[in-house]
Amino acid sequence: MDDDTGTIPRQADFSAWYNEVLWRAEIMDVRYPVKGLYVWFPYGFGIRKRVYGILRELLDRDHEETLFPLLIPEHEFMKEAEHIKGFEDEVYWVTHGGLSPLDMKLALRPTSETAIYPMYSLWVRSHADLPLKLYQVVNTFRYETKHTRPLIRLREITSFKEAHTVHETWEDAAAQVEDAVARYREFYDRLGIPVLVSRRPDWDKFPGADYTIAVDCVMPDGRTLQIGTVHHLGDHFSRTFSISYEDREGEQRLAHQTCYGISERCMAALIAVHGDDRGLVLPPEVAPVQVVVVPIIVGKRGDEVLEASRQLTDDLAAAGIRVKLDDRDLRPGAKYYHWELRGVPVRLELGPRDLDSNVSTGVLRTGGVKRAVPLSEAPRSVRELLEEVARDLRASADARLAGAVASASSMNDLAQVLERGVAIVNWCGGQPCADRIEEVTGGAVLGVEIRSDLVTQDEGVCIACGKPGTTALIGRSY
RNA sequence: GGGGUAGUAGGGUAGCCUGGUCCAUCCUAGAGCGUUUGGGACGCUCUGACGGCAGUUCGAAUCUGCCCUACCCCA
Repeated sequence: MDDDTGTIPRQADFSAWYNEVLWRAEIMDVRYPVKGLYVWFPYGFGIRKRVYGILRELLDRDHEETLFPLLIPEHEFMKEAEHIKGFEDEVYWVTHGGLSPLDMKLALRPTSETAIYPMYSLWVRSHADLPLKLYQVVNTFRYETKHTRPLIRLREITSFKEAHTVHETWEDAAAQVEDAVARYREFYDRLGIPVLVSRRPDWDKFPGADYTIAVDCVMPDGRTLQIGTVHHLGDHFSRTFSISYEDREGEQRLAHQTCYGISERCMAALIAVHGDDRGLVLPPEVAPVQVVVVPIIVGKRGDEVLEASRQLTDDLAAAGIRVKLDDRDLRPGAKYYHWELRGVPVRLELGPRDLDSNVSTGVLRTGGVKRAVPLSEAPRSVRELLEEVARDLRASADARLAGAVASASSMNDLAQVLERGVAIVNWCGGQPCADRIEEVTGGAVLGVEIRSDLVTQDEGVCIACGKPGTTALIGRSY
């Protein structure tokens, strides 16, 4: 498991790089003997824990966390026609209890609407109960037949954060959608991951939704990854599940709902967007180890160096910094590669030469010149270095996204742009044109009403049919 | 959905076509001892595998069938 030597594939060979980094940086073990199910290594889980900590923190402002069952009875699951159609091919069913067939089949939730809403029907009685804003972080199951990929296309999504809200009016729900989008932006901002937000075309919206706003990021190979969705459910589900409230006039009214979710794809984005040819690069806020101290033990002064390294480590730990002393019996170079692969933001080297000038040599995972960190005020100095890493990493991610987005005015242009990123085009909004775009260029319409500094919304002729159109985002997606 | 390639120790590979000479081999890892340490150290000793199930055969990593798993290409 601790296979450290040798180089990893260049990030330009994204698929090979991704698989190798997941394994070598101890994010996931993909050897579990069932297709599409993977095991979290403790190190990967430590990152996950902190990433979801941020998400919880953002939602806990005005949501409450809850937990619903994994199993959904068939009759509830089958209530909403559109919803069923969207999921029927990918649901796992529990059909037996021991050897006896069950009278009522139970679905392993592919998502939890039909588990939650029957209870919402009981809980929501009056306008005073609204808005209701709950979320849960659970595992969900989908029988994926296509190519599964760790963190990206799974049969068990182990980390689905889903929120489900109930409101009085359609407009209230629409406002909640905007609020959720803002929250997700904030989340990805904290991770230094620049995103593109857009409204999905109708044929691509959540089954049973009025509309879907999606958050995408761009992977190093130029393909997009959907890393968050927000759905306005209108009254589709409240009608089906009888979620109604008594308004101020004493009338029974159907509630309006939203739901929105982020899965462990956010981890794939984190790894892919910031990673480089040496492996992971982690934002300090989510790095399980923020600083590694590497003693440079030479000759007779070994004990002295080790003692100073321990002191430095203790000082940083006392200041609340997640620090690790690497006193293994290895060459320093081997340790550098080890921790670089794992994305540790700051490395502090401490050898006899440093000791003589009462400093430690600081190296940032994002590059740049080495820094002298005074031992007497190491915590303050290291905090600054950590902030610098966070800034660097965000700036280079922003620059990479900017480089990946370009507009296209002809099908030829479009095909070229799609080879290395995403394209901005004008599109009439018709599905036949979207189909033609996909057929000719391999890119799909991701969405319209794009919210990004990189994109200005305007009018123009549809790239496919020449009729009036508006700005749309085209990409090849995972 | 269609096609292709592959699965051999913790990781990476050779062997397979042409069954026996292979309790296989090398790199790496893990355990132990010693020497080492400013960008992937070295020596010695030890540990450890032929994806699963069935079949063919005196004999299977090797041939046959099914299954599982992984990766790549196309839709």
